[in-house]
Amino acid sequence: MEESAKCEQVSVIDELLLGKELTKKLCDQLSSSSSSSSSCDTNEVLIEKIISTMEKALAKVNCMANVGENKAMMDSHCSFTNGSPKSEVVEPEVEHKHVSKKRKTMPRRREQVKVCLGTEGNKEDGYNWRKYGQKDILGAKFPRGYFRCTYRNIQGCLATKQVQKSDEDPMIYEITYIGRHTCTQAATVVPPSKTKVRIQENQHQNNEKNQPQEKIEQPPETIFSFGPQGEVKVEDLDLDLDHKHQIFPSFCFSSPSIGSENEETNNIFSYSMIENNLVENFSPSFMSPTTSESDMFCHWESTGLGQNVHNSSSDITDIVSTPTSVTYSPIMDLDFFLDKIDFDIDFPMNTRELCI
DNA sequence: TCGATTTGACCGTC
DNA sequence: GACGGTCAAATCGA
Repeated sequence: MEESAKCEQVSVIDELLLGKELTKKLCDQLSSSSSSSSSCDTNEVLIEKIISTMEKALAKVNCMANVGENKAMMDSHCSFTNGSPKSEVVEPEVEHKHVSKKRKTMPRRREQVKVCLGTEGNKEDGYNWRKYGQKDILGAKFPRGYFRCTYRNIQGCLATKQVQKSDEDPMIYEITYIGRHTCTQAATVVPPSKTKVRIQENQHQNNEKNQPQEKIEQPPETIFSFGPQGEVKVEDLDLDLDHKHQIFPSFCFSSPSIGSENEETNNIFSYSMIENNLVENFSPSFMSPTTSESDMFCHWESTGLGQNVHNSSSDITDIVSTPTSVTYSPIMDLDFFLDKIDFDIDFPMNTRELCI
């Protein structure tokens, strides 16, 4: 078991190193022939390869995460009967003697992101969500929708999210994720690898009452519009220390060179990629808590093809300067991971509008 | 008929 | 007591 995990770990690193090589290659190509139209196809191919490589690596991490997570779940107080989880996954410190309407005081982690997307959200991030409530919030123009994982009852997945239309820009939804997916979706959801397309207003309205049963062959391409500086705001709003910074513990990308004058087009992100891979995989519950209280952002400007991945080693250093003391993880030793991979890649040109 | 959504009520936290 | 999160009965739609 440990041996295979090690093997997987090396495999993931190989994939990422390949990605790095390809990115460098692309980098060289861009700087040498930025105006050449013939190189555009090659660039796209390279980008596709890079994305593919990253996805493979992430998929492997995902797989390993699930193995680890399942183990963690088995080790914890979550009990199963006849192969299916109890309808209520009991937190170690919280005993539910009976089903109560009371708000659960489970430790929760929140990822608050601003998402410019076309739906309020049932499947736009690749997961199946079921709306279970809506509430008018004081001071907010629009009501907040409450969603939970469709597989909550079946698989005991406690992931929930809150979706609220932004007061400033009704096109923007502020989505707060609470908890992680423990259902099979977490393993099967594959981030889209194609170009992200900005969802327009009419589409938005069409999807306003997006039904979960709606058939979507591929998760709709969605776009992140991050915070004011383009950051994915990872906020531990009421998270206890044990769960702080389990989100993006050390896998951060930065794009400080990008201005924010055009936030909606600049700060876009492969939503599914974060949600399904980075967030899900790099925030395992069994990871030991980090010691840092400082903010950690994941800056990754992308149009979905991973363009504009501007990551200098100094950026990484700046962001990951706080100890990311992942002491042990069944997934991988992230310190080791970062030792092997140095993202000293500088794109010579702004490619953020590529292929939109 | 079944599953998803709506909505009023309940309850914990501040 | 106000507010926010959740529950569950009622309702809706396929």
